[in-house]
Amino acid sequence: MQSTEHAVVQAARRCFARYGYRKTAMDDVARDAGVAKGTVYLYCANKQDLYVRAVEADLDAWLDDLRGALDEADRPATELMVEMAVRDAAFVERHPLVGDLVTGAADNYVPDARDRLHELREVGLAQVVAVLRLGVAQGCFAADLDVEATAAVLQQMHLAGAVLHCRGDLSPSQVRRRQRAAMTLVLRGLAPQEATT
Amino acid sequence: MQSTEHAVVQAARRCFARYGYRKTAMDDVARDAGVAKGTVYLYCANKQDLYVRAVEADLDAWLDDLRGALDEADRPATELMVEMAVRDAAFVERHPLVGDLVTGAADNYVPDARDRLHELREVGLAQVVAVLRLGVAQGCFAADLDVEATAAVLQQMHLAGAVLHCRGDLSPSQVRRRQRAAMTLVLRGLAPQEATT
Amino acid sequence: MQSTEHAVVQAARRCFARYGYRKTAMDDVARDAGVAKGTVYLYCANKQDLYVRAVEADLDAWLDDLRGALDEADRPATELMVEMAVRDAAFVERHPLVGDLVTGAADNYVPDARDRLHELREVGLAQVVAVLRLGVAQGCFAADLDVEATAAVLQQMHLAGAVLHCRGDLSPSQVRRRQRAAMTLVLRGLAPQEATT
Amino acid sequence: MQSTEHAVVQAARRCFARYGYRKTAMDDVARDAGVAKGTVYLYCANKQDLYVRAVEADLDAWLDDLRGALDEADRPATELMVEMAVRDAAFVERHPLVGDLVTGAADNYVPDARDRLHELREVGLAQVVAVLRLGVAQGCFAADLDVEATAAVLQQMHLAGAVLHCRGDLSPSQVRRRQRAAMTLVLRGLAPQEATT
DNA sequence: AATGAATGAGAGTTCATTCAT
DNA sequence: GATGAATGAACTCTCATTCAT
Repeated sequence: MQSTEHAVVQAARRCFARYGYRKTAMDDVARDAGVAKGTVYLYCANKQDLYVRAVEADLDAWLDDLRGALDEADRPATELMVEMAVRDAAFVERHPLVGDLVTGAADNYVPDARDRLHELREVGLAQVVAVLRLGVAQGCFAADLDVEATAAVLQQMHLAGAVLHCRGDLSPSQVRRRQRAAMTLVLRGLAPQEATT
Repeated sequence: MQSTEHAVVQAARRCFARYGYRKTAMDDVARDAGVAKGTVYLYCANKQDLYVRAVEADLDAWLDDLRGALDEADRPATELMVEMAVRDAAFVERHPLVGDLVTGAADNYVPDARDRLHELREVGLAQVVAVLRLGVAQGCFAADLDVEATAAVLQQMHLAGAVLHCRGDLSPSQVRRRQRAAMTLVLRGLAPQEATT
Repeated sequence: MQSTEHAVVQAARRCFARYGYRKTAMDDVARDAGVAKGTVYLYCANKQDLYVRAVEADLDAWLDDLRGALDEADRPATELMVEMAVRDAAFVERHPLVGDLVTGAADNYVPDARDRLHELREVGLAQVVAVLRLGVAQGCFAADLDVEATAAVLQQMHLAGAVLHCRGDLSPSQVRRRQRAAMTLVLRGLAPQEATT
Repeated sequence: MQSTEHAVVQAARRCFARYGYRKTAMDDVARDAGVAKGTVYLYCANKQDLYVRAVEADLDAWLDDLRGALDEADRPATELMVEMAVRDAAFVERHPLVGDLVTGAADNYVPDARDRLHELREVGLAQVVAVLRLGVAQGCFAADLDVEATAAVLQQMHLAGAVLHCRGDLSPSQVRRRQRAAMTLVLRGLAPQEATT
């Protein structure tokens, strides 16, 4: 069955998420997938390759998660923004690989795949850009936004808090409080300015 | 002489900053410090401990860097905010350990020292809290700010861009563009709101 | 069809010749033969066995190559000697397995098949012995030759140069020069001695 | 003590000689040297490097062995030739690495060090060239010898038989018989020719 | 007869840590 | 205090062989 490949990649997603790149041994992945060590190498060229595959799978899942929520284009962008932030945070808590991708940590682990990771980042970013554009069109975001750059900043913010939470450093209530603070800051910051700057 | 200890910690700061935690070998530190490998272990219990020491030293340097700039309390908080952001970014580019501390990457490397790292983060955060409080008192920031939570969010934003820059993924001009976008967002977001939310 | 077996052995000859015993993977043989890995094991017990089969096939081809040239028994043995040397060298350059057999390298790879390899060597040696005997009968080689032992020595010499050439260490012109030196040495050494020694 | 390095190289010589390059595990060398696996790597960069070191040590020992015997320049070159052949054969029986060097097998194991091995071969060859030159000067070898090429051929012959013996294929008496045949062939072949070619 | 996914022992190499000097 | 040789567990990756289909 071709589901062994799926099992290996799933195991890789779990292990890399739990232990991080360096502390994950190929043995761990094999054990988690319920196969022998050699079997893992039937489905990846090496550890770096396996990591990239895991990140890709995580990113796909992330995009699926977002697409469902953002498709209804008639909702106000501010609402979408909030929803996206909440979903991003929730997703990254359970899929830290996406966090590693966005924060750039992944580049450290897999220097050979920088270009591929860069592409993946662009894919993830497109979602945020879309919402920003929508908001500008709807008039609920400032017209003079640098949408690409702002999108990158927002993505960082959405994910950073969740990553910290994963790391076990913050209590859930602190995380929520920060997310609220971030949302307030962002929505006010995005809003059209009446008078000066 | 007790300056050997200083040399070891300085070497650790340099090595961890350049190569990251995992790729830094104790050999590297010893060589950089100009001492034998065994000597390093006279001044630290193990690699994790040495890393924490290096982070502490970096944090001290950071605080020194900030204090000089923020002491003049009569300047408007918005100005201080910008200055702090610029300084933070510049500092982190040359001292990635502070970035690892704030983003939580350090927690991954040194799980046993989580509490100590948490303390250090609090110390770093106090600076931002102070500026926010000042801005609220001056009336140039919104009165209803959750200062602690917002400070944490801002710190993340300041550092994230610089960290990415270090990772080599972004061109300097892209980094600057993002930083501008972030500053615009933040200053607008912090400003007192006239009417709505 | 039984030609699958033939295809496997042919593939083995090519692979072992190109990469050597150790660097040849059973995968390589299977791919070269255009069959699945498991199929290879239908026609050999294991890698060592396959290697012996390949050597046997190479030896057969070698004997065929020689027989055509040496059958005309009325030519002088010195001429046959030269022709044999030239043919041996040319053959081994393209079929290194024969070289491995004669130099004994094969014994290292396949310790379990020593006896079989020894038999194969004897078969190859018979050709040289025949030419030496003919030369003695014709009076163009010394009558006191130890034909068996001398044949072995000559075979080594014929092949050694070619093997080295395959290894890529020597330029073709150097190889030819050595072969000329060897032939001169041998023909003088085989000639009947007029007086002493 | 610096004799650990010596112990490691000695162990490498023994192991590579006994098991060959591929079948020798770094573990074997460590065990034979009575040190831990990691210790071996203090004295060599990797397995290939260790092999070259072992070959160099064997070659040094070989040259020492020869120098003692060949220094007395007033002996006839034919005598020296015989002595050298006997010594070479005896030496290679106990030090197969020299055999691997001369036959070119070593080049296969350590493709990265081809140039170094080529140098080593030249060093070994110089001995034979010297004896041939002496013989030509003394008039007991033919004046028209291509000394360099002939030296290479002779070296091959000296060692080939011994290598085969090591491989366990030949009985000692057969080896001696072949060596006698080779010597006869060589001495007759080297002798000045009265009349024809 | 033929397949090829799966296996798992074993290889080379690294590096944090120790300890006799 | 300072040294650096020695350690050995841990890691990534290979490949001959098997067996259910």
